[in-house]
Amino acid sequence: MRSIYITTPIYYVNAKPHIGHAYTTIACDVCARYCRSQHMDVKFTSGTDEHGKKIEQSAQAAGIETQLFTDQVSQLFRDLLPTLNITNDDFIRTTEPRHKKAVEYFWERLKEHGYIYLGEYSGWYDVRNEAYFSEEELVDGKSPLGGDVQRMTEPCYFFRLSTFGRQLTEFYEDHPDFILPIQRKNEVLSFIQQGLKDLAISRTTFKWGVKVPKDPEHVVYVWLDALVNYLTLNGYPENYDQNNDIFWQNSVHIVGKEIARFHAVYWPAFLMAAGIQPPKQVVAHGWWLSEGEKMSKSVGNVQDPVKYCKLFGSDSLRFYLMRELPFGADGNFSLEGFINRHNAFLVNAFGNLCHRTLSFIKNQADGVVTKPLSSEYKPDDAIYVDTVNSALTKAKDDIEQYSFSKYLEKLEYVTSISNQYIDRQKPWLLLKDGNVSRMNAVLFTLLEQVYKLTKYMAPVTPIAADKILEQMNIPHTMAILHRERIPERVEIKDPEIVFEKIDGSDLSKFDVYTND
RNA sequence: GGCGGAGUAGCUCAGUUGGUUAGAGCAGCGGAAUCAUAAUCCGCGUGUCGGGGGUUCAAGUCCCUCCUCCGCUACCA
Repeated sequence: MRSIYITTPIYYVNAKPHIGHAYTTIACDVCARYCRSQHMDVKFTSGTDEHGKKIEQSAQAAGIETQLFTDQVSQLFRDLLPTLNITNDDFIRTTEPRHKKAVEYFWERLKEHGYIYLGEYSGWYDVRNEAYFSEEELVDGKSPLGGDVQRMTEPCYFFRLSTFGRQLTEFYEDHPDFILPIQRKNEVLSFIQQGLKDLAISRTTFKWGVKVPKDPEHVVYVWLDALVNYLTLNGYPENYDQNNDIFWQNSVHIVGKEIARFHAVYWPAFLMAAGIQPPKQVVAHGWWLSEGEKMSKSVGNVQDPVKYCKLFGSDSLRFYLMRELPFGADGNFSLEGFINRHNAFLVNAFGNLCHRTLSFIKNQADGVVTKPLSSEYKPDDAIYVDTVNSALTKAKDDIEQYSFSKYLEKLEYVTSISNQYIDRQKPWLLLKDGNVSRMNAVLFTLLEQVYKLTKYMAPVTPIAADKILEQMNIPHTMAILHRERIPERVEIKDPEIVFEKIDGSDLSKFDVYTND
């Protein structure tokens, strides 16, 4: 059995979840559900990243104890998962003991292998804003934030990243699909070609983090801390043997493009230093704009995924996010576009196709279709079936390359040609002419294609797909993608509408923005 | 500044190694049909393919140049 380990990034708890978080998480869930339907052994995880100076400051600003602050925000991310109908197997917080232990152990392996040394970090320190800046960032001798700066030097542990340029470059050559899409790979390669410098991996200017083993004045750099979560989730370090970790050998990190570098450069280097193989793949997606502009709290255009789920259902949000964003590129999230896609495809095309098919069988064929004799088939049936199969095969290629939008385009095409098939065959005329056996052949052919289509929709719109498969009354054990035939006799249940039309004539009546 | 990506119908985008009248979806207009959530099906696009120049029998597709937008260019994540 093939295995796969799918991870969301662990989300930083200094702000509420927004559409971007929902997108990444849903993309992972769609992959997980698809892989399970392919009979793969899937491990799928998410979590929160809770250390660092920003969190310490945010907690102070909120006037509460840091741990309590992270508890509260982490819970928001945890609560988002059932709202989005996410099927993760585990949820990790970097403040958990199991994780701290993993980070400490990981650190000691890097040290033991000679990749950590104590040095000095020096830079221009803006005292008022408590931040370091490089020479190039200074503006007229002051920090970009306007504060006076002074030269400061502090002790700091470094990771010998500079020694990994060649290894990393070779790794990318040997694993051409390590980072997707290709444009991110180019960025990563050019980053390395500029020459890698050693990386400061400890801090002494704040306390909220994992303490460096044997030197508690230092806390571990948050990225080193955070990235190790992917190992913690697999039981690292106790009795850990990567050769027996089938999930790690097939690990896929799905991340936003802004953190591609951490996952594609630092993380493989850390792992190589620790004697562990890099993950199998890093998939970096683009960003969402909100109504054409960058999402920003101050602009007040941050859209709330929870509100979308409550108003329109998680299936619709999942569909819109997966369909609208071209793989790797940025996309625009708009309420109007959301309603358009919902109505045009989920209601009018797909929902109606399912409903008209089932209703016809229920009302005009006593709710039963049976496998027809081969003499009842006509050439048009085979053309239709072949076209469906060909499109679905292409769709599989798309989703296996994480091109969710193209995947759904193929399913939209299958929906369209199914509606066309009905209109060509006109089963209502066959009934009128008393040609019941030919009508049964048409309905059987149609039902089988709609059944397949619904199963392919299931990773994206699981609630609706379950309802439709239930209405088809086809045993659930057959609801897997590789089984593409329906039983020889199907007696359907009462059809019900699964997607309701949204009245988009007055957008102002929908409250979809984050309030605070 | 350096490296990379993008600029094609109202909107979102496809357009392989240059080759017939530049395509799809959505929106819009007209018609048909009536099994279905007035859903569906059919028909309808005179687009300076960012500007200019060049190579070629032939360029959205190659070369040069210019314009615009975006990403990356390490110690906030």
